[in-house]
Amino acid sequence: MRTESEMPILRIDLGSPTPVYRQIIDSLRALLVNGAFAPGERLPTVREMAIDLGINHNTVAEAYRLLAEEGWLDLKRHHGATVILRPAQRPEPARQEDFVQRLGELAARAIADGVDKKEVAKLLNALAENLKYSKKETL
Amino acid sequence: MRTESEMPILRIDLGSPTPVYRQIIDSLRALLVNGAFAPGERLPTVREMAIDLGINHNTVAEAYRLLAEEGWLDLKRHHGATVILRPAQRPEPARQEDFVQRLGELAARAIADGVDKKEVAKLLNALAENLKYSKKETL
DNA sequence: CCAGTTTGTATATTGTCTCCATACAAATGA
DNA sequence: TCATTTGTATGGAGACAATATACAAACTGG
Repeated sequence: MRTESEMPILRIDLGSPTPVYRQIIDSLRALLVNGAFAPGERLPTVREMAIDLGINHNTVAEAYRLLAEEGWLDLKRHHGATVILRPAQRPEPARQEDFVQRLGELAARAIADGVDKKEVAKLLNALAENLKYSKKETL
Repeated sequence: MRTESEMPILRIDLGSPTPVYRQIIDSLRALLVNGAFAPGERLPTVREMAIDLGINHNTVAEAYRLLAEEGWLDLKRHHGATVILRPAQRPEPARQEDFVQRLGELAARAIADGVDKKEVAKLLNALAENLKYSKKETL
């Protein structure tokens, strides 16, 4: 198949307080965790992605570099960014506490912005359900 | 009662990429949404809070100012920051989409950091449960 | 009523960060 | 071979975060 890219893989928001290269990292990491890319598959080149997003290619390169540091990508010159099988991380309890904290803050902001509490609860449950039925290892 | 502050109300992480004043906003907003403060109650002064956190008082002031803009606080000089009853916001659909996006990214990062998917799901459900049984209006 | 203290605010400065333009180096492939 | 395609390195402009310092106004104890 492959209807070859009409739409950018991800969307970024210039004018957000969170820097663009971090938005790219966060979006791509989510896709990677969800197994949107098979190991061995290649991401768009830094320049392709940059043009898609309307930004400088160095910004994309920075994102790829950090994702490579996290163990998601293999970056060899002229071979693009190749998705690799990532070894499971050793669970640190601090990470979990951090998640709980940020999760609370995120939900609070949604509620503060007018999203109904029940709606937020529903969305949380929906994601939880997705996780339960996802493959054991998409890392 | 009032065992008058042995511990800061909130904890911040210098060295985090997210700026301190934003950490303060996020933490306080979460507390406010959860009804940790009654309307009319006063937050610590900017200087008290600043000393607690080991930062400059202007940084705290900036956080209070933005929270006041969001409608959480009434800032009159020499009266401290008074928590006020905040009118419910008109729900914008964009806010909800944004929440879903960020929620997915947050969960992905936790999983990437080694937190078990089932554990993440459990934490999501736990928060959802809390929301269901919380007061209809803590805003 | 007064003087000192306590409060939030305003201003200027310093250092860091983000993003970019530009140039570079190395592998590809026609 | 040699032009193109790749990721990388470097330097700089502008924005941003956090601070030090000074200010203005209301409270407080006498």
